[in-house]
Parts: sequence; structure tokens; C-alpha cells
Amino acid sequence: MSSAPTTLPNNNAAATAGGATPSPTFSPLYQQIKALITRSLQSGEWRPGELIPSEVELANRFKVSQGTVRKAIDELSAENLVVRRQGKGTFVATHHEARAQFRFLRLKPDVGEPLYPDNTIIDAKRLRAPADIARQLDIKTGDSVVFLKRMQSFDNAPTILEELWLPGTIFKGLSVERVLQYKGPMYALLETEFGTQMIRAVENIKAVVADQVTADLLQLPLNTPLLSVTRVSFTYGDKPVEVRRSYYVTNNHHYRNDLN
Amino acid sequence: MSSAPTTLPNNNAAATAGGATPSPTFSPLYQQIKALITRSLQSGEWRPGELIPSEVELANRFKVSQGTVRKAIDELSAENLVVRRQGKGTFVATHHEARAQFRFLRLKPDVGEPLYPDNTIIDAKRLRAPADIARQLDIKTGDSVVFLKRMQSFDNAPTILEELWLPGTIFKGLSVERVLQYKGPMYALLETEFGTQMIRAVENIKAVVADQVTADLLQLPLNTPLLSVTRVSFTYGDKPVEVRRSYYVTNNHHYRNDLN
DNA sequence: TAGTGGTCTAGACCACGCT
DNA sequence: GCGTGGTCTAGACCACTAG
Repeated sequence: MSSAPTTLPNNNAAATAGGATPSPTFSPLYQQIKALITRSLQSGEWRPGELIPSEVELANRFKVSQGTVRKAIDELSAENLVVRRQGKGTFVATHHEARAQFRFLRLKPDVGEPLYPDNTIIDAKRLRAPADIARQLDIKTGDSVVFLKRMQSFDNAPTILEELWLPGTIFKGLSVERVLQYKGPMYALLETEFGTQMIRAVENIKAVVADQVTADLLQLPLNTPLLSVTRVSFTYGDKPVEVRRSYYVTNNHHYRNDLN
Repeated sequence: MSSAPTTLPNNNAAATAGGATPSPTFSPLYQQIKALITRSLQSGEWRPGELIPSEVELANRFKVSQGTVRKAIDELSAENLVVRRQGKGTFVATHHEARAQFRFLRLKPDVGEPLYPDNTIIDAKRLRAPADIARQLDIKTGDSVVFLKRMQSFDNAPTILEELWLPGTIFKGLSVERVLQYKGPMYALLETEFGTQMIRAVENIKAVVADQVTADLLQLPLNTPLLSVTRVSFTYGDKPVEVRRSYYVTNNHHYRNDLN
């Protein structure tokens, strides 16, 4: 009573050039497709903001059904690597958008709508990575890093004071002058100038009190309580590409987090 | 060249008893199925920890394909209302598990693995809801609430001091004695005793310094910086059922958050 | 009107957990 | 061996966008 198989047996081909050995670790087809699409995103075959090929087109290219491509893109969409728009297509995510502006910023005003920050660069230079920064950036102590110190104000109230470290090798052409003149969101700059996309980040939060220097810059009394937020941002392949140490003033703002 | 339709036209039947009027707001079938399953969860037809009917069984019950049920359960699983286990079935989520223990707790030790807290109840009583609490619980000022104050210690170090407010009408039979003798996780108690499942929560975080009372209880110097975490927890239907105001000591711990 | 993502179906086989 | 969730396919129709 056996019926003729209408589907192919499970294999690991998926239209790759170099035939991969049939690994014992099983991986679903849609995961392989997802990896292939991710590689194209990473390589810049489709740039941020651009339209990627339609699902049918990708299905043809990879010799799989549309449903399999769909499931792959579903996950990429859930991870914010791409954005679906019904009737139009699927687009590569970009930090050059109003909505993306606040993607990683959890600090919200206690009352009213979020405002756009005014950025002021306090310091910008190249230096050798301290041990702790190097460890978090997965580089060697003493390697070149770009260092930035800046202030973000909302409605003319100094609210965020932060220091950023970026690996010098990745952002080789990032000049101090370029940073000083730039006013927009940092991740948009890194995206267009270096093709480095921030995909996800991890934040560690502690409570501290302001020392004299910090208090002066934030125009607060000494010992004012502040949120200390240390962020590590990652690009494709879970590669860390930014360490950011921020102080958040929470007198009129709060850090908001949704738990599911 | 028209082919015979193999699928039903879009309707809003979905095996409901009282025939709903075909509303102008279109809702996909799987969303309707999801709502039906959610209702069964809420009503207690399947209790926390229990196995729910298999996908095929639900498909038969609702007169839809397995794929549609699957997509509904996919979303419920993503929202942590149910847990899938391949080869075994789909289970109703419960707070009576080691993994669920830390589901809403973002405070992690700086080094080492998370430990289970020792809970000490400092105060437990019924009182009339203050205005701000009432507003957050969506009840009237002066309505009865259960008030709890407790301390959580990790490795004998006082780390979390918190106050909880629960609506008196929902947790009517919750006696002070019951709370004082109970040692396990709060949400597990509320789940088994009152059938109230905590589904999601929102946290607002600020930095503060310890006043004398707080400092004494936490065995810290006056003015030690602390995280002030205000949480509102919700059950089915986005109904708020808990307000929790906590102070986190971040000398050896940090609040961890993943950004996507 | 054509093209895209979104929904829905029916059926097959695979991986897993238990008996 | 059987039942469960997990993967994959092929094909149809619906909802939305734009030329």
C-alpha cells in the first residue's frame, strides 16, 4: 500500500557551489535558505533599504518551494534583518529611517512622545584598546580603536552622556573630522560609510551616582543617581563592533522594558 | 480557463455557536482559531502544565486544516502561552517550573550562574488602594488590595526589596497567613490558588539612592545607588493584576536586556 | 491588470518520545 | 510501532500596491 513519494528525500544540497559534506547535524532546508539569504545580505548583494528578490524568484533560484523561502524570510523578518511590505515586496532593514531611530534606545520620557536627540560630540580620537574594551570587542589589547564621547539632549536637557569604542580595523577610514561634522544617528553613519549593519545588542544596567566630571557635563548635582548602561552591539555572524557606556538621567525619563 | 475552487471562500464561521455577523474588519482564519484556543486557555479548559489536544484534533474540532491550527499555535508559542515539545505535544505554560522561575527576572549576577532567591516576607496586609496603584491596576481608588513587602536574598546577600499590590477582588481568598507560610515563586501561587496566569509585564526603570529605611533593610550605607523597577503584570485580555515596586542592589548584579 | 506578500488547504515524509 | 510536532511541497485564492 505504499504511495509514490511526491517530495524529495532530505538532502543538504540547496544549490551551493562547493558541495558540502552531508553533515551528521541535521539542518532544515529553510534554515539553509535563511543562511544563504543572510550571506547575500552580509555581502552587500542587496543593500540596506533595497528591495530583495520576490519569494517566487528566490524559490526558483534555490530550487525550493515558495513556502520554504517564506519560512526563511519569516525568521529574518522576526529578527529585523528585513522588512516585509504587502503588495510591494521585502526590503533590507536600514537605520536610515524614523522608526529605526529608536530601535535600540529604551529610554523614554515620563510624559509625552519621544523626541529626537541633539547630539554633541565632546571628544573624538583614536587610541589603543584597554584590556576590558578589547575583550568585549573580541580584539587584542592595544589594537587601534575609535573613541567617541558625546552628549545627547532632549528638549535642551542633557540626558545621556556616553562613550563609544569602535574597532579601528573595521572602521579604518573613520576620521575624527567626519564624526565631528556628522549630526545624525551613529548607526546610520556606520551603515552607509562602512556597510556595517548593527543587528542586535546586549545591555547591562547598574545604578551609580554621578562623579564631579559627569555631574558637571550633565548639569546635575554631585552624587545624582544615574543609570549606567553598557551596550555591546553585534553585526552579522555575532561579531561585536561597538562598546558603548552610557549614563542615563532618569529624573524625567525611564528605561522601559517589555517582558514576555 | 477557470479552475474549480478547492478551498472555501473567506468566511468568519470557525465553528462558533452564536453566528457572528460578518464584520467588515477582516481577520485571518488562524487569528480566529488563535482566539478560540486562547479562550479555552483562559477558561481553564486546559490547565497550566497540561497537554492540549493535538494539532490534528484541533483541526477537526474547528473544521480547518492542520496548517491553520499550526500557525495559530505558532503565535501562542511565541507569546509563551503554550510550550511545544516535539514527539510529546503542546502544553499550557506554567510558572511551576525551574525555567519559568526567571522568566520575568532580568537581574543577573555579574559572575556565575543565577541562584534561587530566599524570600522573606516583611509585611502582608489588606488595605485600600492608593490613587496611583488603583490607576495602574485599573480599579477604583480605595478598593481593597493585598499588600506585600518582601526581601529576596541571593547567597545570603539582601538584593531585592519590593512591594506588591494585588487586586482584592481577584485574589479574594488570599489570606495573610497563606502568604506568610509560602516560600515558592509568587506567580506559581497565584496560578494554582486563583487560576490567574501572568502572561506579560512592563517594567519602568529609574536610578535612585537608598533612604534610611531601605538602606537598613538591605544592609547598605545610606544613599547607595539602586535600581528602582516598577512592574505591572498582565493576565489574559491585557488585564493588569499586579503592581510591583522593587529596589535592585546592583553591586554584584546587573539588569540584563537583549535588544533586537 | 500585473505582481507582491498573506492566507489556506491537502498530503507526504521526517525527527522525536514513548511503549 | 504509533502518535506528536516539524518540514516541505504544490497549488489556489485573497489583500494590497502601483503603473
